Amino acid sequence: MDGSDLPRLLLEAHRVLAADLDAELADRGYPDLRPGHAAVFLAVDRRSGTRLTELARRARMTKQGMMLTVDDLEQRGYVRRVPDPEDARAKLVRLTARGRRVAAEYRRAVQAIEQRQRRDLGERRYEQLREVLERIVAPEEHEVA
Amino acid sequence: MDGSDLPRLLLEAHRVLAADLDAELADRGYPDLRPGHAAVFLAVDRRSGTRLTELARRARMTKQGMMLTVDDLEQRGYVRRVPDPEDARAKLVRLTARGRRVAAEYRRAVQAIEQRQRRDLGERRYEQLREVLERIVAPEEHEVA
DNA sequence: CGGCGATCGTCAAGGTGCTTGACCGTTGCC
DNA sequence: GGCAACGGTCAAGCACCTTGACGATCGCCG
Repeated sequence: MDGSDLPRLLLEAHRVLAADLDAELADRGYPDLRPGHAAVFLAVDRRSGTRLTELARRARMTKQGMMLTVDDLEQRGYVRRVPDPEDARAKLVRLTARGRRVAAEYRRAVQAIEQRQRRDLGERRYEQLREVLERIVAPEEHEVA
Repeated sequence: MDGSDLPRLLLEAHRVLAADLDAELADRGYPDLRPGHAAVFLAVDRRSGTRLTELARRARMTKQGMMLTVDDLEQRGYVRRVPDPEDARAKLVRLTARGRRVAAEYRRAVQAIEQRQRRDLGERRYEQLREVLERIVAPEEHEVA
């Protein structure tokens, strides 16, 4: 009745939940945050900060792509770049005080989304969904256990 | 270890499979086709053709968005627009002969992707994945059966 | 210690796959 | 026959990346 192929279905599902996440954050008073920012807020080490390249690796994207996101967050005052004392090439992306507050909201917003899905899908199906997606995204980490 | 939230995970999974689909089509001799085109090739009625608005509805996107895709396919000679005899406002998007050949390749390419996933995930998990995704995308069609 | 390939961050450009907004012509119902 | 609703279109813009190229620094090998 709809005929969507699997790749497209994944994209559509992403959009639905990304819109939900956006709405959650707007409700919590941060209308300028977008779903893509989650990749940083949820991946950055809260105390020490994290290198750009490492953030990119965690989000499975290029460092150039991650830079655009970090640039955006820096401009909005949520993170700042500080030199990495251990390597003069590197910088650490670190949350500002404001950024830490937002990171907390982010985690709550994501939890709200995921809990809604748990409720709608049931615990077992939810867990399987996550497992299956991670398997598609990073097959080598799910070798014949 | 990766920290991706569910919306992001869906996006990442989409990208993996969309890249696979792209590769499948390139292998089959159509390097100019992109995953997004599937929304048309798999949704258009093979004989009669289908209205733009209806295609958009099936793909769960705006008619303007669908127009861009159809424009692209028309320029490449895969579809053409013909007036709808039943409504002077409307046009039918119809496959050309070339378009029909490609639609067949598309279905095969999508099948190849989906069969690989069936193999990697197992039949049961694959079916559940589809069901769950459709549920997220179109909740009203999955009301308390 | 000197050279050199690898790594970190950055700049620039491009691309996919949409969106919102505005509009015109046609339809069809009161 | 008047008018809201619908079908298609033009225009602009946005989210979220990509590939390519490059300078600075690192660290290993000889």
